[in-house]
Amino acid sequence: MAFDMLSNLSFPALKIREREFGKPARNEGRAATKTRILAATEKLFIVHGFDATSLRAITTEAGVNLAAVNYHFGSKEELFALVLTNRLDTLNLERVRLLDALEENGFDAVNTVEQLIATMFLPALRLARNVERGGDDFLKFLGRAYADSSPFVRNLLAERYAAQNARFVHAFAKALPELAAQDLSMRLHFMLDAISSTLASEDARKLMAGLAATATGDSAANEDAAVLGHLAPFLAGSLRARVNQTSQQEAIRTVLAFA
Amino acid sequence: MAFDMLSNLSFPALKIREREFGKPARNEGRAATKTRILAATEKLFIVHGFDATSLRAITTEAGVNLAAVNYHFGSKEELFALVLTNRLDTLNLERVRLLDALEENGFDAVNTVEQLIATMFLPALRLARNVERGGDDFLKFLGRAYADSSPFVRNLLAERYAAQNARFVHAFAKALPELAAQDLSMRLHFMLDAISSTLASEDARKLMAGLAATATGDSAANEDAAVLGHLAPFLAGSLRARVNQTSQQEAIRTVLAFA
DNA sequence: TACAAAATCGAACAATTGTTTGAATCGTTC
DNA sequence: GAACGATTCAAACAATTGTTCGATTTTGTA
Repeated sequence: MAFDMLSNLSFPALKIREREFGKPARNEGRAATKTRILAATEKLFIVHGFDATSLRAITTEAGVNLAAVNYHFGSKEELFALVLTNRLDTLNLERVRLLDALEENGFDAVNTVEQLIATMFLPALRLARNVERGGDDFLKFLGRAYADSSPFVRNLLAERYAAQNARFVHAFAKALPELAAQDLSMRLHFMLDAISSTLASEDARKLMAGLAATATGDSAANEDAAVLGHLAPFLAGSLRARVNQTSQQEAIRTVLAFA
Repeated sequence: MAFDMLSNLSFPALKIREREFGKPARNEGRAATKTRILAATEKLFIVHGFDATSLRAITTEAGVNLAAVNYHFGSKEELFALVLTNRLDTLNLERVRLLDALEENGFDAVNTVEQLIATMFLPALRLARNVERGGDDFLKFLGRAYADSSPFVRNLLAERYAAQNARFVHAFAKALPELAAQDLSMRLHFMLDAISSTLASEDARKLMAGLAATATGDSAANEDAAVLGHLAPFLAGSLRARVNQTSQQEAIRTVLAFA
């Protein structure tokens, strides 16, 4: 299966890891073939997704022979599984860690939803600031991964992170007891789809950079607070909106009358 | 270009059109090859999208020779352009027509946003009820089209419907003057991405059917009102949410403290 | 330095893609 | 019924895909 080699590599710190574990560590000259393939794969995946990224494009970008991919990683799917999980495992781990911490210390009574949203997105913002982990590209990568249409990527994410996702769904349900399960499911669905496709698009990320620039003072924490200050109320507003208010119903019926 | 033959066909009423215009009208026996190809294309596009739908899959589904596509439509792209625009032209026309009617008669003062949202989605709901136009499949089709990742589809939609989209952006901006252009752009972006990918997914549409079932009385108009009664307040809530409330900011900073 | 394992390389593989070709068939018109 | 254009068909085309093979080179170790 594709998961056989998932645990023995950490990218992009691959070369260091090999040295740590006293692995063969041959081929120390310049960047090792494996590392360069992984970097090229990530770069091209961000732009084109899984299906549209060919092994020839990857090996050309990496300056490496075509056969190297199958030699080092077994198959295209195993290569991409490695690239995806190395990014997303750390992200989801950090998310759940934050959720644990907040559940232990108790949520803010009136702003639980905002806090849950912050919990989901803060880890991504922080990783996006870590240059070693790809900097800005991390958000693009995240968007691509969750928006990718290939069955392989969708199944990988759904199966591997099902437990973590369920934790958050459960937490939101507890924070919004007045919302029918039906409506909550729809709204969370909306919210996550929106985030993914937005992160993947270029202009939306520039917009987020603009939000970060409105921070008072320019510490990293202030920037995160600024972005979440725009994002969380917006999303929380959608989750909390009341359904079927009579004045709204009347307004909608006016539109129906014209159609 | 792909648009050469866009104007001379109307699907699915193709056979009738040919007769109307006194076209050759040969090959009247059974369903004409063209019509069957168009139907098969639409069916497979809904499930697999543009890239993953091969001409061989289409011609097999249609029970037609492989070469028929290039003979009747010129190329794969021209075929899909025809399928896409025949659906979306009518939709966008109806949307703008509704918008015109409401702008002329004046919006509800306090619920303009809800009305604008209803204006955007009501035409889709109505077309989805028209069995001749594909019934339920129309919503799947719509979701696929706007979520498709292929450059061809994205460019087609962006270029062809740029003017209509701008009309709605402008209307929302007028209805939400207190919202910075930056925030409005982000929120509309979110909203539309969310709608598309939600329509494309199977479970979300079952959910909408569930909402429709909550209607009092079961006329078509009541069902539309029920769906919009859940959808519009939810989306309006997200568009209207206030940014940077101090209590929310405090709650978010609590989360930052744990990270 | 010599040996063996690891890694790289060019080349070819089989499968799939959209498209084109030229002959065979069908339907209409004279 | 002959002739002509429109349509259908099987077959092949060229390009691209992921993968595999065998020979060659590189590398660490004895």
